[in-house]
Amino acid sequence: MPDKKRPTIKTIAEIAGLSHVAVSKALRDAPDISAETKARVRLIADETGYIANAYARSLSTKATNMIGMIVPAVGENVMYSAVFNEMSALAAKKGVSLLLGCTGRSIELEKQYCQNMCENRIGALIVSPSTSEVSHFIGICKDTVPIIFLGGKTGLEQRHCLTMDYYDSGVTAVNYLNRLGHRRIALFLYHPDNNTIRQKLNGYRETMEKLDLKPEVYWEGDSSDTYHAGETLVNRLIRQDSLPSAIWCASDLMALGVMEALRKNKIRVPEQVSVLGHDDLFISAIDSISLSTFSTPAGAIGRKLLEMAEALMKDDGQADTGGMQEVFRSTLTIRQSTGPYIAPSVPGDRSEQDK
Amino acid sequence: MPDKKRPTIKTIAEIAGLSHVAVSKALRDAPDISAETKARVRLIADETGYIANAYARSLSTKATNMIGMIVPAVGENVMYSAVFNEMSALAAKKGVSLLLGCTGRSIELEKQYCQNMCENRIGALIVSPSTSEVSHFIGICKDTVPIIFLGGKTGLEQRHCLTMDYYDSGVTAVNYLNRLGHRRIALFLYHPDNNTIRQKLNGYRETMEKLDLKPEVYWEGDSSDTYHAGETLVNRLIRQDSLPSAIWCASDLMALGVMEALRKNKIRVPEQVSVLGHDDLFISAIDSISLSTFSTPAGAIGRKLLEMAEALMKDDGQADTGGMQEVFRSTLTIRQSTGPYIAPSVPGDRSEQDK
DNA sequence: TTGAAAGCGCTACCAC
DNA sequence: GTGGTAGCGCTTTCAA
Repeated sequence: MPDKKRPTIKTIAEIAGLSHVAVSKALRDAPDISAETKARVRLIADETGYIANAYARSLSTKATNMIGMIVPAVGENVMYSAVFNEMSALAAKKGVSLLLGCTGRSIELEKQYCQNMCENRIGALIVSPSTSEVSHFIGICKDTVPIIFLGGKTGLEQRHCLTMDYYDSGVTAVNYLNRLGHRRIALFLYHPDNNTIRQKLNGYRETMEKLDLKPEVYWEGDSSDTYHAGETLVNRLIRQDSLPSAIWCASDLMALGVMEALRKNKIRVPEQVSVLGHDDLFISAIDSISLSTFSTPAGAIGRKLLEMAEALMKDDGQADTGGMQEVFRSTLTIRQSTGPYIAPSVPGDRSEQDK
Repeated sequence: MPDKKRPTIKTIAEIAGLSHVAVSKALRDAPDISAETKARVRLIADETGYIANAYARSLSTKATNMIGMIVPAVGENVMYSAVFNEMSALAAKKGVSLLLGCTGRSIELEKQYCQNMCENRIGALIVSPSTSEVSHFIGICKDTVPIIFLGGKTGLEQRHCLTMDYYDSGVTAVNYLNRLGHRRIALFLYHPDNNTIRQKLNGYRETMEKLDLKPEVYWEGDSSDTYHAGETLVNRLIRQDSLPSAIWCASDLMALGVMEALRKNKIRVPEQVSVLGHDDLFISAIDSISLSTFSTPAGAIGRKLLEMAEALMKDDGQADTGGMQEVFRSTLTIRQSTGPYIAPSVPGDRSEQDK
């Protein structure tokens, strides 16, 4: 209980010889208070170290300036960090505070956070659920706290949501590699076979077929160790002497495994095999790796999320015209791991135009 | 304003035919309410979707269940994420909510967050300041909100703090490498020459001297691109034909640059040169990198921070016996990039005991 | 231009 | 066991 000796508007009122109401008005710059009174009040407020009590204010106005966010985790290899960084700064400037909770994919914690945040009267909740089962969130928030669902576990069936279009990544990946002259373009995937993976697969497959190319899809390992999965697949294909000229990996980590396996086998990237990733880990940008990949527009997502949350907070759930749904696409980031197709055993063709 | 139609204790009281006071007590499991009344009240609360209003409660009790945390950023390559993940889950279970703010090292934002959080009556503030200038935090929090300073910008001059002992890292690094038989152990540093770097340097230098070894310290580049700094230093030392047998780098990224440069020069790690890092990036654990390094005990730090914050919240700033100060050490994580010293040009000595 | 009264949802205190 | 009263710090409404 640190609220030990904070001055209140009454403290200020007493010093200024005014009523607490006048002080309240003065501090909020109400039009019906004289300039000099305002100045005097503000001076005293500064001197006494007055800080408004948001609880009392919210109780009275029924407004809130808090937004909750629940995600599996922030940290390495997870895009929520970048999204949060962006939201945080923007929100602060508007006087909005962000409550953040990391669940580690525990449903129990999801409930707990949701409950705690609702008790703190958040104006909106942004949640990236662990599973597609989200009834506990809805049950707690009822129709008093609007929820924005984030990420691939849920889709457009949720009233307010922001999702990624990985189908588009598939289309873009194939078209890009094909434009470089590649015809054997493989797709490396890992389990589990979820929404996200499925979208990439569909985008890839349909585009390959549209281009009259034969899809080559390889599954290996699971999400806990995609690096090894990538290595394993490359080694297997080398043994079978059927290495494609381009490989698109569902994750950067998998692509790193692929590049490492190729390197160990003295196969040059991108001259002999082009490698394309997905996620844009910070390590991927390092010179000696320089992995072409798909980047998530985290900044834009953060800005949009905040915008949606603010709209819903103000909206009172009334004027709300049928839900807010946003779909973002990853953008292709071209580095040194992809290059034009160079037919094998055609010596002299060393035009290394890594366009 | 989403607080549209939340039931309050009065709503429940009306339905139950009780006073709102009785309901309040029943929900808090007060001893002077009959079991059946409690059951009935709780049932109605569930049915109506009652959720307590933390604002009203705090206003009345003057207690708070919110902790604020201000850090430069969460995300890849930053330890705050792991610390926050840990704190978040623990706090949730105790009904404590965490406000998080990322400053991007902007002083303006630091002030803004601090102000917003104090308005929200946090019980304690944990802050990792951008610079050693922290008077704005103290000015806003006064002596009503206890502050725990985190990280290397501030030291034990702050009443409550949690810092890292990088001097110890230096001692451990040198002793470890020396025990492997290395005598030429170099230290690679980058600018700026701050607290953190200085601690590593001192620990390194003093231990080297204690062992009668000659310190070899190389500075290069700055914190924005330590990877290249590492590459540059290796290439320079190779040109000068004075590569040491062991290199300790102030960051993992720098060590990755070192390893890459060594690889390009066909110098084997760890047989010819042992490389030791600092930070334990997630990429460092990958098989093909397998960098020996120092890991930050993020989980333990998170737990301790929460414990400190809770103690300070309850403490009312009274019983407070002279500040809480904690110092953590990084732990040595041994992987494949370090090995016993092998004297050069002694053929046949291929005993690759990567102990 | 200023202020008195009422109330936001909850809890503490004391009387019944 | 139960409930009335008062008050937390602030805003809103309306009267002065």
